[in-house]
Amino acid sequence: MSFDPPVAAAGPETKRKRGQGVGAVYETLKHEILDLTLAPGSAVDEVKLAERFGVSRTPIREALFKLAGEGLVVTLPNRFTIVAPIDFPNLPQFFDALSLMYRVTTRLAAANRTDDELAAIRDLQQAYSKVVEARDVPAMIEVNRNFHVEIACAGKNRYYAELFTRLLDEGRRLLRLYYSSYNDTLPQIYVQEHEDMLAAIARQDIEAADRIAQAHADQIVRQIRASITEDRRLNADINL
Amino acid sequence: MSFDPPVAAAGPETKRKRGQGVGAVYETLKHEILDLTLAPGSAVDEVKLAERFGVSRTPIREALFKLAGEGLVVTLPNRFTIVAPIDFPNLPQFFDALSLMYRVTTRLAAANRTDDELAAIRDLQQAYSKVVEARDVPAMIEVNRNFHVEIACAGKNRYYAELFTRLLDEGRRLLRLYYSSYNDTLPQIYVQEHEDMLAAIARQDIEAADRIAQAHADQIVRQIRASITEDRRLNADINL
DNA sequence: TGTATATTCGGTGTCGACAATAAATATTCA
DNA sequence: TGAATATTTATTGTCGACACCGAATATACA
Repeated sequence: MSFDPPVAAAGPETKRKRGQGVGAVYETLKHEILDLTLAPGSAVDEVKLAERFGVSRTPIREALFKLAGEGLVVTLPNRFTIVAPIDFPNLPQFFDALSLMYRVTTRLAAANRTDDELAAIRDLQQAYSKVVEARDVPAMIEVNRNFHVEIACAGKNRYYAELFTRLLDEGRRLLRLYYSSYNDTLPQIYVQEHEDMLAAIARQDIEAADRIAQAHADQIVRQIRASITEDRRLNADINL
Repeated sequence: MSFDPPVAAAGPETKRKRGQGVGAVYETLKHEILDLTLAPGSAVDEVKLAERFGVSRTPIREALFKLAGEGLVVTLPNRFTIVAPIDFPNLPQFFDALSLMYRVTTRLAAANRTDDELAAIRDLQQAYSKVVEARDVPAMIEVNRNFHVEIACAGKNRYYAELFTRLLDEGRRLLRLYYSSYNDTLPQIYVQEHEDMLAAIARQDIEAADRIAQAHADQIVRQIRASITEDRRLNADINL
């Protein structure tokens, strides 16, 4: 899988080649949206973005069109473009689709992986284990996502891989929102589940891969659910 | 579901309101691509389209961006935009995803449909049965697609509905390509399968809906496969 | 003072023009 | 004549300007 291109953070002073404009704007905005650097629901001003990136409005618009196609921004005709709000009423559907894609992609990876792909997945699993040790929450969220995207790619079905990537990215925003404080036990469970998943893919055990993926999905859905509904009345008391 | 807007065929002479430009271009091009009016792989010239629609290149480009996001056109940077070719090597993956989406959306429809949605599905089924009687192949392909999209909408999961719609549209191109001559038995089978599907959704029988959807998917995959690999050596003889 | 209408204003949608790019073609030189 | 290089050509990527839209504000009227 392709990681974040270094060109992404190019400022207005940097000269860009033809055709790099849209790409850079697109990548940068995408990251900032998934990072929550750009708050869900916040307005996106074409003119300001144009100034910021040192380009005219045309490439900005095209980048926004692309983002709109992926559902990362929403365009209100003749009015605004806003960062896609997090759609809480749709969360059950989101969880349903996410779980199914976990299962299908992991199954297919077990069936179709090459040795090279297996190695790439293993590398990401090791990276994940490292950032868990380092208690680096943002990195955990990102590497976890990349781990599963890599598995989806090894499954070699681009329809599933695309949908799954979209869902994982949306999940990234949810986790960022709610999983800001480190929790001791959960990441360890994930590391173990990833190990099991990797092992099942390695020995091409499709049914085991399916079971583990299902369990992993359940675990993650439980986490997001718990995070969202977490009791935070301690803070409310202080503010009274 | 929204059907084709009548604005789609607006020519250069028609005055369009602000904001209608991109929409009209997008819809028209989308239909022509799925119709095979625009051949897969054929080049798309921004200037010619601009002249044809009586707008400047800007709205054309934005429509093309949107189409590219859906995979209906492919942009070669600095060079061409072409109508997305039909990806034959990916056909097995396509069939796999299509079958899964048939099952999932039909299951969900059985679980979540309202009475209004059921009525809408029934209407489309009747329409399908009519065009089968009339032996109108293009209409069959289109109404069939709308029937399943309606079911997907009744399932109320936009992730599945979106992917399924994309897959059905891609399937529409395949069927157009290969199913030009009317076959007597196949459409009758589909009508029956649709009836069964409708009945299962009506009585909210999830497992039956799943079974029927799976069988229906298998039937369609068989048809496309057979159409593609059909023996046409009769023509080859004549041309020798 | 409260409601209906006019005006301003921030921001988008579209346009025509120009610059950059890569393929196609012409030119040079052995 | 043939390969390497320069030139042309067709088409895209980007720009700055202007018209248009809808909300917010100001104004008029009862």
